[in-house]
Amino acid sequence: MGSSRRPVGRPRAEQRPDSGLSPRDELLAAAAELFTTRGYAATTTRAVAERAGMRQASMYHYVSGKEELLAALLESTVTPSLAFARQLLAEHDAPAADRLWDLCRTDVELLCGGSHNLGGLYLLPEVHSQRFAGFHAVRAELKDAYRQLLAATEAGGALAKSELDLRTDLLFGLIEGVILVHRSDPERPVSAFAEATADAALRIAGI
Amino acid sequence: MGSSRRPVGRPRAEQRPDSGLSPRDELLAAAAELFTTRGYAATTTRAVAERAGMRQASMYHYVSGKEELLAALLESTVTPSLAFARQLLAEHDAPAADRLWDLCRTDVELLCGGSHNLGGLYLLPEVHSQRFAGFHAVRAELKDAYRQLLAATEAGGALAKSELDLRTDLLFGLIEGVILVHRSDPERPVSAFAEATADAALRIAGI
DNA sequence: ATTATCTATAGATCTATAGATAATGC
DNA sequence: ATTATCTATAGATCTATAGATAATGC
Repeated sequence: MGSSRRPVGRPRAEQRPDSGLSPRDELLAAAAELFTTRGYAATTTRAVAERAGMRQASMYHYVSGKEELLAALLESTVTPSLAFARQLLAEHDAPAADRLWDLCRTDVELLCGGSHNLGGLYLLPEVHSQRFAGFHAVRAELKDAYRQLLAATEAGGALAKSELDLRTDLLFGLIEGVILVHRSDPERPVSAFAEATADAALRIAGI
Repeated sequence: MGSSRRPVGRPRAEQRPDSGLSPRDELLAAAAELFTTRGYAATTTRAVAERAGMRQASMYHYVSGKEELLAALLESTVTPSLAFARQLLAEHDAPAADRLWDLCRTDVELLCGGSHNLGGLYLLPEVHSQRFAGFHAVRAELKDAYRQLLAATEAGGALAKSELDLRTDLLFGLIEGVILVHRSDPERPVSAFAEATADAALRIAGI
């Protein structure tokens, strides 16, 4: 035992060492890299498939097309943040400012942390399209968690609605914009950077 | 006099009221809007030409292709900032922190001010390509002006080189990232927003 | 029999050129 | 004659499907 059997199905045209990922995950990883570096529209299905080690047509065995890949990647960037945000919202005893700081720090780590610059996907213009409504929904929920935590702080409680909206936009924009800074020097250690950004974010939000 | 003669050359297939812009500028304006909203690769030469009021092939009378349009637009976003930065660098008498604040504010106004969201071009992945070396050169010069002004401040003068680089990245990243905030609410009055961002930028840079 | 892949390709683009055309200028 | 535009299209893609093929499973 231990000797891995050859898998079912016709062998691939070009064999490669086993990455450990499922074919679908290999496609997602390939798409993540190509979409963020070259852009979504500029990336062909052939480029994605070939980088994942299969021929262009074989991709359609796993996904319906490029669009499904982008949709899946986008949601995968928000889902962990959102889970953490929900958890923080429920911790009524802890000071809101501390929880907001924690959310900022964690978000920066998640956005800048992954092996590929997944956060960079947010910058693609195509993402605004209505076709990614699922992503927009979870992202809106995350932004609302920022708003709620901000409103629960001492400084935030005193704000009028329009003022609270502006602060939320600034805060959320700074966190998402951090990708640009990360991009300019991807070697920088993420964890200290995330804490510094969380500090800055709270200062910008007036806390 | 006063009655405008018909222009030389075959008339356009679809006539439109005179915009006052030259055909090349109409192409640039059309490209600016389409590139920022749909992305560069997703925008076809037909879409640009048609929006500028001419047929696809006629575009080639004015530009060599899409690439020239993006290159021209990119440089046009940095050139005014750079001119202002050079001027500030020469004003040795004014405090460096004040000059840096001024540069930040002006940059935000320029990035968010124009009729189309030209600053959004920075976010396109294609822009990283070496083909836009001209843009990268002027952008690097602008970033260096930020670095010089930062180093000339009281707080900045004490920094080690690596620390100065980090602060410069943060500062410059925040300014460019402001486009994301602007995008989330384009109706917000730019001038107060620019001042608030300049305040925040200097705080982030540790001044 | 089932599965994962392959090769081949139809149909739909999109770019950039060739060559025609409809104006003014002289 | 010069100019700005047009129409038409060759050549180069790119996507998504059809159908063949080479494995394992039973």
